[in-house]
Amino acid sequence: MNKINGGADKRSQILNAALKLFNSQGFHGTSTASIAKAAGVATGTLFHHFATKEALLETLFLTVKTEFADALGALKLPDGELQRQAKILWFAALDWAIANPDKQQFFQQFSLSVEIPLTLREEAMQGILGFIGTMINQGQQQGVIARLPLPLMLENCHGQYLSATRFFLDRPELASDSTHREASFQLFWTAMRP
Amino acid sequence: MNKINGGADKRSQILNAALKLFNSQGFHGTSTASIAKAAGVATGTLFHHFATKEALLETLFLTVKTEFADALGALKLPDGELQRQAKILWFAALDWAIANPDKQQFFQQFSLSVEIPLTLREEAMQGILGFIGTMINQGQQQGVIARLPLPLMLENCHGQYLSATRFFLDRPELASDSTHREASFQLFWTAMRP
Amino acid sequence: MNKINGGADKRSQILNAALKLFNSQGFHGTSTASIAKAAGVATGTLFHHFATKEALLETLFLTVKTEFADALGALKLPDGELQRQAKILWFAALDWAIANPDKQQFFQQFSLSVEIPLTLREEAMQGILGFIGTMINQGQQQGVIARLPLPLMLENCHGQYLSATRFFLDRPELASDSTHREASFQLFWTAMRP
Amino acid sequence: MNKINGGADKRSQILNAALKLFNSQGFHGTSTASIAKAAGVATGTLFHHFATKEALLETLFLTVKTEFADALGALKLPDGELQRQAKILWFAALDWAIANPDKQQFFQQFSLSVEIPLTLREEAMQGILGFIGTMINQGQQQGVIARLPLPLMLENCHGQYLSATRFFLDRPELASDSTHREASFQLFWTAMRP
DNA sequence: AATGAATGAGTTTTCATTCAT
DNA sequence: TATGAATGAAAACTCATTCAT
Repeated sequence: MNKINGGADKRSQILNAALKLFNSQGFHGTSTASIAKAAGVATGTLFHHFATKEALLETLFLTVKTEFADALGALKLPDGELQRQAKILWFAALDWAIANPDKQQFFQQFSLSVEIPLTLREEAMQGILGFIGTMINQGQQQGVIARLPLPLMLENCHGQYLSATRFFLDRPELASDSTHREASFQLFWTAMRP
Repeated sequence: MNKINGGADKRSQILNAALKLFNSQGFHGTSTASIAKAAGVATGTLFHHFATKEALLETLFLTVKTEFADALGALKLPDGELQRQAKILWFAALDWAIANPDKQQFFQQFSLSVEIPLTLREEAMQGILGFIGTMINQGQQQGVIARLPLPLMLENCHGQYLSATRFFLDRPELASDSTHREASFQLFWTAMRP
Repeated sequence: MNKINGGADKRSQILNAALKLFNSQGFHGTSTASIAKAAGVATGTLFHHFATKEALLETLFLTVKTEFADALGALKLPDGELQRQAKILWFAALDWAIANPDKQQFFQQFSLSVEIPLTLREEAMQGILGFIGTMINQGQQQGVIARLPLPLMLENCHGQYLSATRFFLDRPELASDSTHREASFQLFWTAMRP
Repeated sequence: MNKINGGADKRSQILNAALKLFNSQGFHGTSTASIAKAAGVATGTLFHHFATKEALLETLFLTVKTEFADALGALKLPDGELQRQAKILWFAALDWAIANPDKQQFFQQFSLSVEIPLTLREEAMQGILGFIGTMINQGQQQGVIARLPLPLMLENCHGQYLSATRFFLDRPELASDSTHREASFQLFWTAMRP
């Protein structure tokens, strides 16, 4: 029966409501009652699906992370020049963020926050940055990327991505402006030049 | 009486305790009672010095911001090459972060957080990044910095600084390793190259 | 189908699970959900068989009481000396308690508890102690039992039984030690001596 | 200021209210809100004085136990016949129960209940029955008490006391009837006769 | 200025019970 | 008969804030 209403079952209604409220009011600033209300379910229903408020947050984090990873994982990167591959990746990540502003904002808030257990955060970083690490290594062997300490470069990539998406999230009207888009990639890529 | 003991009066004891607790448990995760306890004062005392918990947070934010700005403002930048000036500035900022890990972590958590009223955050950004803006302008006229949109570059500078300090805060043993220090500046500076 | 498997139908599975959980966690401390889980049925099933949680408790109480009464009622008491009859009865009651520790513990907890409606409790006492009352009367006429107020003696018998079973339930290894068994009867019987 | 109103400070008002409500509705059946209301304080006040509802129960238990022990401990037992000493003790205990029906009923409910941690219960038993143990030992050496296993006798004494007080609590009009009072002691003492 | 007992609205969570399947 | 997702009232407990001392 529920299948009729587009898959928006109570569980995902709760996740959606939580995503928006956590973004606008923070984790502790959002009451479970308000999440349930926004999701259009009873308070008990929330706890039927998620053992605790923390568990809800973690599920949300994992869901968003997985969606993002899947979006990038589905990409077909052409053989050839590393810079072209990196550009495709960068724009794909940027476009995902622009297309999913709520999820991106959630990431901005929680990917570095104390609210998420350290292990979860590190796992997420690993999953996403692991791939970047391989690219950097290749680039260094090809001589197109500076030979700087890898962990520092990874943290830098993460920071660049966060600041670029922050920029576009705050100015949605520039999201499709090619000057700014190109500039964001240039900053990212040039930083690693030898 | 208290004035004798080097300024460790109850007010600053409260600020110090709040700094550490907000860092480790977040704003909402920290109760005023626990701050008072950690500060070694009665709960009522906290409210003698700060009208509300929010006011305490804002005072803390402004205090930390001012300290940081003062540290950089006191710097004597030599005439000459812009890159040299930028490097001095970068290392000064890095060293302040390393010397004040609690304050820097506080900044990491709250400079982008919903907990701090937007106006306060923007004001802080202005104060710190305004100066950088002038430097970038100069660099562009001299042809040593790429002519990319300024707001994007500022956001990028902020992001670079946050990721660099995050890196060194997580690895205090590298704080005085010159390879890593130089590398962090290289990433920052190279990004803006034409 | 289930009728084949020796009466272990869902209804009695629920009663069995409730017995153990009420014993270990008390009535209010045990949730209907946990009873259903322990019984291996769905939460809804519990309410098919028992209108409310209270009704389940009362059914359990009556079931246990009936089993106990039946066990003693089936006894064939020999004619002759009252003390011999009393001893047979005492040991039978003791043995029932030892053979059914869960049910006995349930009795310990609920035969005096507020959770069970007063009328039910009194009814149960009546059923069990009524018989004892007759014996005491006989004994008094024969001059082998002291002529003390009957209600006090009945309460005393009940108390003696409870403390004796408590003793053996806490020390199962003594359940078949004849010294202790005899001693328990001696305390019980001697108390009523003229 | 509070000293004026007879020492009924908020903390003891809460203890008094809890005593009555736990008696009539059981531990789990009594909400902390109702205790606070009955005590005439705010809900927060209850938790200011007692960390948890369990802690309140334990404090109450210890308080009542201590009062009882003090009442008996203050007794001056005359030298001489053991039975006379026992009688004085028995009546003192009985009178305390009659004079403090709420506290005694509380004891009836909780001295054997799962709600009170085992260690606390055992400690309480030790404190009260330890003294009885010594008396029984003496009596056995003098040949006036049967040589039955001590633990069984102690459990029996406890049971006798509980049933006697239950009897008088249910029938306050008999509390000063000397026939019943004497009978209760006779049952208690005779039980242990050789 | 400093204290800490007191407050009560608000929080997370539990749970007996219902009902569509 | 059996299921288990859904409910919402009620529970224990927290906490920013006040105020008499």
